[in-house]
Amino acid sequence: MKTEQRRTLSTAEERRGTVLRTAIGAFAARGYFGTTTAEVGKAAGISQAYVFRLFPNKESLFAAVVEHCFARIRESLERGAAGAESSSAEVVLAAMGDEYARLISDNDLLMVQIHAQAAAASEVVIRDVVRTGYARLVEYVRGASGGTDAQVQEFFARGALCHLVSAIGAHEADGPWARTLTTGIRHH
Amino acid sequence: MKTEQRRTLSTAEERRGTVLRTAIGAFAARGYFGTTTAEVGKAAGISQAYVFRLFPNKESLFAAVVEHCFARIRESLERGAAGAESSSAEVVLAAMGDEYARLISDNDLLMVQIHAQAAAASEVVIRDVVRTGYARLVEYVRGASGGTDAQVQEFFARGALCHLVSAIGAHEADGPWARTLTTGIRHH
DNA sequence: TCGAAGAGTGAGTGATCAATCAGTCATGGT
DNA sequence: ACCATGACTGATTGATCACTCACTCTTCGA
Repeated sequence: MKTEQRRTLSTAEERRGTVLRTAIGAFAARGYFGTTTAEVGKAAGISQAYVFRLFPNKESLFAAVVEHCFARIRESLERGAAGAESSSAEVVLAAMGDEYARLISDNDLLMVQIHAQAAAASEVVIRDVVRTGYARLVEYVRGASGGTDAQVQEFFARGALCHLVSAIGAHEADGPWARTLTTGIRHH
Repeated sequence: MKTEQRRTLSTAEERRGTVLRTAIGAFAARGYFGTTTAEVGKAAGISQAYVFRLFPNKESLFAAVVEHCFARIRESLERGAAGAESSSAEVVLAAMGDEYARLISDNDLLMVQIHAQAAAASEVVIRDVVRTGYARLVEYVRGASGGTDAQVQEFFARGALCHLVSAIGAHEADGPWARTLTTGIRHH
């Protein structure tokens, strides 16, 4: 008569994957310093204590989450490049940008990106992750699009502007300033 | 024989100004959540307790600091516009960008900007400050330069890229990716 | 069937933080 | 000379946080 709770255990590796995925939502709101490990545990459906069995400390956890985000961005750019209807740099870059816009219509991913950028200033481990993350992204975009330095730079500049626009919610504000910043940015 | 400490009192208004100026350095490192009010007090040369006489709470304090940063950015853009050698949009925008680059060679100001952007996601008060800060900036740049929407947008996109570059220290990294991102950005 | 290895947790611990408060001392007007 | 106002601080508080530990329950190979 007891409420028989099917409690299937996962392997530690599976759990780590779950945490990586769900922690994006947790860190998105308040970033590295503002998010508690209890919130991360809750989001993953495990106890706060077990978070520390899966990751040695909060910093490593956040670093892993950021790395996971970069991997997803990379995948999204690959999808974009694969779906491009021509191999000219302009077309490939546009296709990548479009696919990236689709990815971050999620917003959590984008916010983690912003918080990672902020935390990179003081936390060396995070800075390394973000730095090599962007390094790989830049090289991939250059290689896959065949664009010039200026074109690739412009691609990332528009991405950075997209982050700004989302962070301050400019796309849901009105006034000419908001339209100036958002025109042609973040369609989805 | 006692160590006679020249303790000259300031007015509360003066102290508030000091805190506003010095807190930039404090918040630059770890942002809103990561910086303690004790650090802010220490940077201003006052006790942690007195920080709360000058500002009602940590959020208002940070909001005021961010507002102060926006004011300094605005001034810098005005200096740039005033020093432009022609009134064509391109020249004025370039002069503004140059003066802005000079301003944020300081780095603390730039970091506060990044942290403000991050904190804007969860703290409503901060979001309002950042939003109206950018609103005013965009309108000013448009008015002073007479540039088109696209030109003004590009101006802010390059600014955002500049923030990214500085946050991850790309300008002191090497490798082609770093050069791609930093070329033509942040001269001083 | 048993036992070792691994998944998972409740209950802490010491440290730290924002905010409060009661009080000291300086300053300037009278 | 006095005192009211305002500048400023030390000590404290209750909450919260990262991290630990002792422990239980599952799973699975031999």
